Parts: sequence; C-alpha cells; structure tokens
Amino acid sequence: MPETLIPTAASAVPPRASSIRPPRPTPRSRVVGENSTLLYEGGRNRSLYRVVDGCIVLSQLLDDGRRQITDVLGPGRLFGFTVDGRNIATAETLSIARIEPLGDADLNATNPTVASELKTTLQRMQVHATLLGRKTASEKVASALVELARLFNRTGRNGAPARLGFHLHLTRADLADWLGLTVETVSRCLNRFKREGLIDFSHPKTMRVLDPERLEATAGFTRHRTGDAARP
Amino acid sequence: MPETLIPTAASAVPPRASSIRPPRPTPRSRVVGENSTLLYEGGRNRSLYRVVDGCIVLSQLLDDGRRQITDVLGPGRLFGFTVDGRNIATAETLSIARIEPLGDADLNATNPTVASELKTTLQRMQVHATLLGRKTASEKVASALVELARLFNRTGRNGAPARLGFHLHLTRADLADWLGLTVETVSRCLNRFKREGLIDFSHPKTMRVLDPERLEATAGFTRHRTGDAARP
DNA sequence: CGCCGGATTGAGTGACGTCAATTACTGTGG
DNA sequence: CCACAGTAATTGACGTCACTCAATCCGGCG
Repeated sequence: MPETLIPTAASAVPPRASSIRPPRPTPRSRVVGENSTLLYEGGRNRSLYRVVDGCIVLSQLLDDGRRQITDVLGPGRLFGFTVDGRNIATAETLSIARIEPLGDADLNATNPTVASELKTTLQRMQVHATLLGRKTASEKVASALVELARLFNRTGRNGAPARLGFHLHLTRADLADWLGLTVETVSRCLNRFKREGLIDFSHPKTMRVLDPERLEATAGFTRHRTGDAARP
Repeated sequence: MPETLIPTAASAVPPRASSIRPPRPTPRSRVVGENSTLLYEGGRNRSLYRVVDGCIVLSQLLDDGRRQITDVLGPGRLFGFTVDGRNIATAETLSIARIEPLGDADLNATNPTVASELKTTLQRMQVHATLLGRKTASEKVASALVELARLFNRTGRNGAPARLGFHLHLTRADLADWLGLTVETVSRCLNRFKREGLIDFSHPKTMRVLDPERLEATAGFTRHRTGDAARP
C-alpha cells in the first residue's frame, strides 16, 4: 500500500461522529487511533507529517526493552524525519490524532518551514538533554508539567485559555520514559506537588496548575552562556 | 569587530609553528586556542561554522551551575545554529581547533548540506537522550568511549587507523557533564574497564581500546521499532 | 460484579553522589 | 634541572535519592 501511513495496532478508529469535528478538513489529513505505532513510510519520499491535533511521541528502545521517549509532539509539530531513507525514531499516538502529510512541495528538508522546525526541534532536544542529565526527579516532573501545560493548554469555549487546566495525554509510564525515571517516582512527585498545592488532579489525566510561579521555580531554569548571533 | 568569531578566554593561541600544519589552508579558516568559549556572532547571518580539526563541545547550564554537554563535535561537524537569531547552545573548544565559516551561499538552513547535518545531529541527540535517560553509568561510559574512538580515531602515518588508540579530548569532568554523571563515577568506570582489560591508558587522555567487542557489548544497543521510510 | 491495567503507597536496597584525602600531571620560576 | 603551585585524577568511606519489590487502590468495561 504505497503512500499510506500504516498504524500497527487497533488503529484507524472511526471517530464517533461528535467527538471530532474536522477543523476545516485539510487535504488528505487522517485520523489515527489511540496507541498506534506509526510505521509511516511512503514510496518516494512521503515521510513527513504534521500533527494537526492530538499527541504523538517519538521513542527509542534499548534491546532489553528500556524505553526512552525522545520528544512529545502536539499540534503543529512535524515528524517523520529520515536519514538515509531511514526514520530517525518510532512515532506512537497517545490520543486519537489527526495528522496531515506534507505536500510534495514541502517534503524536502531544504524547505524553510521544515528547516526551521528542525532547528527548534534541535533546541528542544538540547534543553531536554539537560533535564535528563542534570535535573533531579522533582525538577524533571515539574518541567514536564510546565511544558505539557503550554503544549496542551485547554482553550475554553471563548477561545481564551482556561485557567491552566490541561489534558495530560501521557500515562505515568510515558512520563517516566520521557523523563528518565520510574513510574513510582513520577507518581510520588505528582502527588507531592498535589499535597503542596502546586497542582491538582482528580482524574490522573486531568491536570490543573494551581501555582504556576512556584511550579516553574521547582522546574529550574536553563540558560547558556550568552550568544546573540545576529545583532548589536 | 563585525563578522569575527570572538573567543572569551586566553584564546587565539599563536600555534607553535610546528604543532599545526595547515592542511591546505582553507579560505578564511581560523585557529582557536584550547578552552575558549566561542561567542560566534556575525552581523547579518554569519553564524555557521564547520569544524575542520580539533574538538568542540556544545553545552547548556542550569542557573546553579550544573552543566550539560549536549554534543561533542569533531572534524566535519557544523555548529552555530540559531533560532530567531539566537544561538541554540554555547560552544567551547577542548583542543586547539581549526574552524571555517560557511560561505554566504551556505549560511541558510535550507542549504542541503546544512539540512542534512541538522537531521543527523537530531538523530545523534536522540540516541544520546536514550543514553542519558535509560543507561547505567557503565553503559554510558562505554558508549562514550565507543563514540569518541570513532570520532577521534588516530590515523597512523600510513593513513590507516592505528590500532584503536585515540586522544580523549574531554577531561573526566567533561565526560561527566556529557554523560550526566560525576567525575568520580566516570573515573571509577574507566579504571574498572582498565582492570578488566577492555581499555588501557597510561596518560589519562591517551586511550586505547583493547577489546572492542566487549566494550560495545557493555555499551548496550539502541534500536527503534523498524520503519524504513523509503523502501524496498 | 469481577476483571484488568493504571496509579498509588510503603518498605527496603543499591547505584551513584558527596565528601575528603591522596596521588599524578602541567606549567612556571628559580 | 629541580622546587613549587595549581589543577586533574584517583581512591576510599559514607550517605541518599531514586529504584525495586510488593501490596493495595481505583476506574473503566464487559
């Protein structure tokens, strides 16, 4: 099946008509079910996709099964980069996701949009490396919450962001694999933050940030020695 | 001083005439001294450089001084990527280094060479994220040795690679900051490997791999679920 | 209601970090 | 060439943060 995106699992969920309303149907955009591994391929070069809606993570495995989630993608992000025709990472959907293949004109990494996405991705990866290598468990979990809140900020019906509530698409295990921790440690941190009034959640996936300042302080701050590239 | 590369430290070492013989002087290539922080900038867009020779690392800091080395660059690699005109990371030389600014035609990220470099860098970052998040201290140190051996493989006078000897440009502290460990742990691992006959070193920076197979086995193996993009 | 996967919680342990003392290098000045 | 100072590396003793193991709880679903 050339040119198609091939989910391995249950996949291709026919969305209950109400739950997803196509936000102005994009040419050839597709809906993929939760928990599918995306073996995106595509004859010639058709490997780049844009996340329109939902949450997709990129991951790698060690041969004994240890998993590292290397990036968490939300609306707008691209995935499917290749080196020598091989995908760089495995992509999995953590929610029903809508994705859209990039048009032929955009497939090339020399496309400005793609090039720019590559650079910001690189930057995110570097910040995450610092988190993985140098932050404590609490700092890691706090950082994750800050980032996910930004990424999946629930917009109220008026279009304005609701008061810092967001849907956590990741399970505790996913968070652990993203942050280089164990499920138990993630759980303990989250519940400590809850006791301390930084966040709140009744359902494990429905997060609300109560004290953004203190949460961000707990997350720590990344900098690097100066270096404006263009200018004064 | 527009358009120049500005080292902060002692810098601009006038190389003792013998120690560096320009390998056919590249247009506008420069020699930078050891242990300089490179505040590369450059009026318009002049921010991309290629490492011709030597070792340069990219790093980030947390506000309390914890450091993470996000990438180690050897001959051929590019550095100086920017997002919104800001450098993504700080670059420091770990040896006397020869670098070469990319020509005007190449400055843009849409240049195929640059785009391709961005992708392989992204891939390296992902593999390193897995190392940081999921590998043990021993696996980390072994992985580092394997990678650095490849990167700085000392070529014998006949041009063929000498028997797995290489110069370790990083100090124990640099290794620690790259691998997310402490100096002491790095040192213990290295000396254990030495006792076990995997490697040897008399001088702390002069490494030799004695048993490549066992070293690579100790390093562990990264994979990710399949996914040829362009395909049979 | 009973099952099952995810999440929480507690108790105990171990890998790696911290602290401190010693040794090995490197460079400088006499 | 040697003395000395300063930094890097090693090594040991000890402490702790996060992992492991295990029990329990909770929520969604047949």
